[in-house]
Amino acid sequence: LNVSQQNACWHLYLCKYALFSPPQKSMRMFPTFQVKIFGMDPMADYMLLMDFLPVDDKRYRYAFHSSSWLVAGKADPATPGRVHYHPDSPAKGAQWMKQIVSFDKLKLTNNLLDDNGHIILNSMHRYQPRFHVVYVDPRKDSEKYAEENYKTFVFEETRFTAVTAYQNHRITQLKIASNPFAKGFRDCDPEDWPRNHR
Amino acid sequence: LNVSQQNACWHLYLCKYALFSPPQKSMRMFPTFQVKIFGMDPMADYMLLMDFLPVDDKRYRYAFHSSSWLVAGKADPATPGRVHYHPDSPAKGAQWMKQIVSFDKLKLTNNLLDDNGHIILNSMHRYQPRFHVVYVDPRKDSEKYAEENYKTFVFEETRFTAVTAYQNHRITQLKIASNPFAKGFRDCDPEDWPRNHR
DNA sequence: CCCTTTTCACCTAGGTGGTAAGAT
DNA sequence: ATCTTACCACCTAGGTGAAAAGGG
Repeated sequence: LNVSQQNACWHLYLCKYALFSPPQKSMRMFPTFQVKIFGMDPMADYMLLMDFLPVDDKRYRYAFHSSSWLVAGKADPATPGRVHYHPDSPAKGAQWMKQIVSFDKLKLTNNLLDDNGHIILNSMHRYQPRFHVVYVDPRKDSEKYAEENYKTFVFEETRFTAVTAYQNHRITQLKIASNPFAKGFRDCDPEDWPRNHR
Repeated sequence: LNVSQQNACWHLYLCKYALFSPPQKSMRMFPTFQVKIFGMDPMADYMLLMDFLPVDDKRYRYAFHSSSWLVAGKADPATPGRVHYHPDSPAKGAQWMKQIVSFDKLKLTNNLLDDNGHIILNSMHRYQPRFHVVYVDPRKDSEKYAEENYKTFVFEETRFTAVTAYQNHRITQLKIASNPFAKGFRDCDPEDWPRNHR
């Protein structure tokens, strides 16, 4: 079993990944976490899921003058460690491998009381997304094999800082340029973006 | 195994169940075919599907002055007999029985060249929707039991005439009043509709 | 002062019937 | 004359960042 992460632009982002109470009580991840999977048994069932680990025990703040993140103290109490199952789970290996798997329904929130099953994060903290593949073992005593039926993949380039508002104007512009839902804020052709924002 | 059809207003409809070429090459069924299912094995897998049979070998036309459908000759050549699988298929009996099953993704077209897998019908012809339940037999020689693993349910009240344009103003008004996507054509509160259109 | 929440206009994406033009 | 198609405004439903207001 092998997995490659498909989104090349992660390192550019300090993400507005968090937030809000009703009506907008959560946000999708953007860019979306996407993987290409190899080596599954085409006929077997698998569950695909993601979770998020704190990268460290720190809280951060953004230093505007130096355009960098600084440690601002100890982390806030950890949020509930929820898990997001890909909504197509369970599905056959053949189905998962057929095309890139996209976690575009995954939503993040900072609302500790969230009851929609969204991933809860602390703003101004750093997180490492993790991707898990669970083989659905048809044997009756499958609990015994839980360990070997479970594989975890970590792509360090997908680490990010959760925020409730963007701290860096270039990130804002990059999101506006690349997220179709933010098209209303574009002031030029997104094709030209890498050139005229260098 | 037992099934009840959940939509009470079928008999009122001569349906604009058909048509068009791109960009609008098909239409949903409205009202949606919905069923409540009883008596499945909660732990077994089932596929749910629908198809449409011609009610007779006739073509119809609408007589405006008498507000009724008249036979207008022999049926056109039959369209490809396609099938629509409920997109949640396969799923466990417990899942299907938990709530009303709604075929709201089913789409109809009159385009014989349709390559989206939509149901193809002849306009001005009458059809009988059918609902099928297929038990996914885990036995290796399951083909042998195909017959007994397959149940069909027919609700005669769901018969309709496919059209490309409504032939009756009261049908148009009823659709406008009851379909949320037609709200733009309402000229009064839909709650008042049964009263002020009697 | 720094961060969070609310509300908003503006998008994406797609399902309606009206209407006028097209086809037979 | 009758039916079909193309295009349209107008909805549903929901995802954006901006800006202003709120909170410690």
